[in-house]
Amino acid sequence: MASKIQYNTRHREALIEYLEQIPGQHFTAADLCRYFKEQGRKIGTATVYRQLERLVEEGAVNKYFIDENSGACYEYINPDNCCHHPSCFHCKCEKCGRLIHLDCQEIKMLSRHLLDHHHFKLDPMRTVFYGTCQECQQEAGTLREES
Amino acid sequence: MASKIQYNTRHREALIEYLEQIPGQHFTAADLCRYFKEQGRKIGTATVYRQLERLVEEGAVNKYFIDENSGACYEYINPDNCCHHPSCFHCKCEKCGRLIHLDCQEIKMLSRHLLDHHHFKLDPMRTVFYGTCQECQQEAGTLREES
DNA sequence: TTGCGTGCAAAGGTTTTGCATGGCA
DNA sequence: TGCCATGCAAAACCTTTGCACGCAA
Repeated sequence: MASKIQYNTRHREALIEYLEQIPGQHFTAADLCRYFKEQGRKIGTATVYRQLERLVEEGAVNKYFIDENSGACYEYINPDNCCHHPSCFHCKCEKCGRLIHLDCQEIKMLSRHLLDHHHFKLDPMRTVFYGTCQECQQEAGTLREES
Repeated sequence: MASKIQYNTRHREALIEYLEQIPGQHFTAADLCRYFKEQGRKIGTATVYRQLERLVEEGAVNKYFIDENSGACYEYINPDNCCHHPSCFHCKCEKCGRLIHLDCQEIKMLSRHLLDHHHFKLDPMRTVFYGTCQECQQEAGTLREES
């Protein structure tokens, strides 16, 4: 699989160190660049993308396409907290953009069903359930429109 | 809402006529441009995007973000056949990239569970299930690696 | 005749790539 | 010392926008 030996550079460590502070939060590549620039530690755009790609491959970071106009969205997965077991999955609110973590056996039932009946092996880590969160449902119920 | 009076132009009709031939298939804006160019009927890129946007608003077309590198993915919804009911959803194989349509009641159970227990209103149209398709599972089982 | 639709080109944004240099192991 | 990682800039790509003209109603 991974035949290439990979190094741990300072940038990489700084990146991971920061990501560990914001588990579950979603961010774009541009966000990271901006953050490190503000911290006085400029990391090149290409480097950020390359490290993110690597982290996604390693499974430490998830990659989503949520906001159509602001590119890919990433999220660090806290290994102590979440997402290393198959009953964890993510819901993304289309209205407010909130990312909701759920830990629920129901997903395993769906997973099993997909495998048994449709021969599709679900990857709950990568899958994002889109929909509307509770608060946005309520808002939509009361106020019809905003602007 | 739609205060603007909208016209039915020849391009628009040609577009819809073509889309009606490929219900459930997914395509990109570039695909459409290419198709019409090959047919000797060139439609400008901007026009394709503008019409697609309109069709999405009208609910005749769904818009997805599946392939990270090839932009948004659209799909015409055959009102007689598929995808206007909540038991249709999509699976995307992470290995081969195949997009699989499923029409199955199981998704409704999950949908109901999410709403009842987690107050999250699932949007099956927008949600894409990532995982591994049958063939790619078999390949992974026999040959360990390819390259 | 009115005003939306279109084409073209340019601009906007995100992501990738090439290449010389820097840094890890 | 061998390779991988980085930075920079350029390129590639998708998508949107401005403007003059065409065309539907």
